[in-house]
Amino acid sequence: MHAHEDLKSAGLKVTLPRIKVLEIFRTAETRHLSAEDVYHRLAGQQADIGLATVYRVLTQLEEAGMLARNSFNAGKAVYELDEGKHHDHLICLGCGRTEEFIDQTIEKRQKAVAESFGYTLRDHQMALYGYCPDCAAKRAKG
Amino acid sequence: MHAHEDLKSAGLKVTLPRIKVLEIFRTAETRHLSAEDVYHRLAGQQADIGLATVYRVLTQLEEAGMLARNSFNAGKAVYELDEGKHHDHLICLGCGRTEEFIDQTIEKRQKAVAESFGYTLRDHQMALYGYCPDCAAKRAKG
DNA sequence: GAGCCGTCGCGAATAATTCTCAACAGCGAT
DNA sequence: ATCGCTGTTGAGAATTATTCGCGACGGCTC
Repeated sequence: MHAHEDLKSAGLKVTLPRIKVLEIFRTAETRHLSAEDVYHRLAGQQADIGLATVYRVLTQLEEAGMLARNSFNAGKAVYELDEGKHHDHLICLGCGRTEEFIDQTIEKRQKAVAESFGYTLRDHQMALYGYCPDCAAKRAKG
Repeated sequence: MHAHEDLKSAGLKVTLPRIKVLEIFRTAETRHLSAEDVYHRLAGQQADIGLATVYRVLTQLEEAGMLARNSFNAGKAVYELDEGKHHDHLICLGCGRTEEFIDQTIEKRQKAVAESFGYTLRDHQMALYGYCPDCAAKRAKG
């Protein structure tokens, strides 16, 4: 629960930047944050942490399995808390809203497809793009 | 068949860079090429075409539906000829080899998932990562 | 409490891609 | 074939996202 212990049990030194970054993710109203997002939130709370450090911390927390990285929009990575349960994303092309889901049928088929090529599946990334109800309505009238 | 006509029917001016880039894709031994890849191949055949132009042409050919863009490795986009038949990719983490496939079960489920959230699915991207038979064997003894 | 080593902040360095702008080249009308 | 309008090109500067290098600093073990 406390960032302090989580860091320690991950074998990472307990430092201010790491604690702060974790807290940001745990209290943010949005689930997905980019390095820049995190950096600005830190700046907005007197914490004087460099952008390079934010990048470093994000990478470390990802390696420690506490955060998961995603590259949706191509050209900018976002992170989210990794609660252990894998999921995929459905992103609105209009407003950027994202939904998370997991579909066992798809998961099973992915593994089957990989095996049919003789591959050992290790990971995958999938993102669906479309318009959410609101944006679809807006586009309908224009 | 000829780049010339294809460009014309796409409503694009027939220019040397566009013809050359299309030819590169049609004769390349690899299906996926990055902007840099295309640029080097052009340089290797006396064609003196700038990198900025390569980027512009790739974007235009994509908009014209002649090429499809993919961003696998996060941080570098690759293009491939768009023959109209959508497909997904299975990429080897060891050697980078890629296989193409399409699985109707997955396609159907994706649409169903989007609809269950009230979304109108417009597009999606999916890439599976694993080890091909060769690389899996190498890793086994390593 | 001292010191070792990992960590930090900062600015410079990369990498991929886009923009700016003047020179130029298709293409339709002449 | 020629002319000119407009879209296109090349070169380099500019942007964006991210990483490096380095001297200063701060956890943590003893």
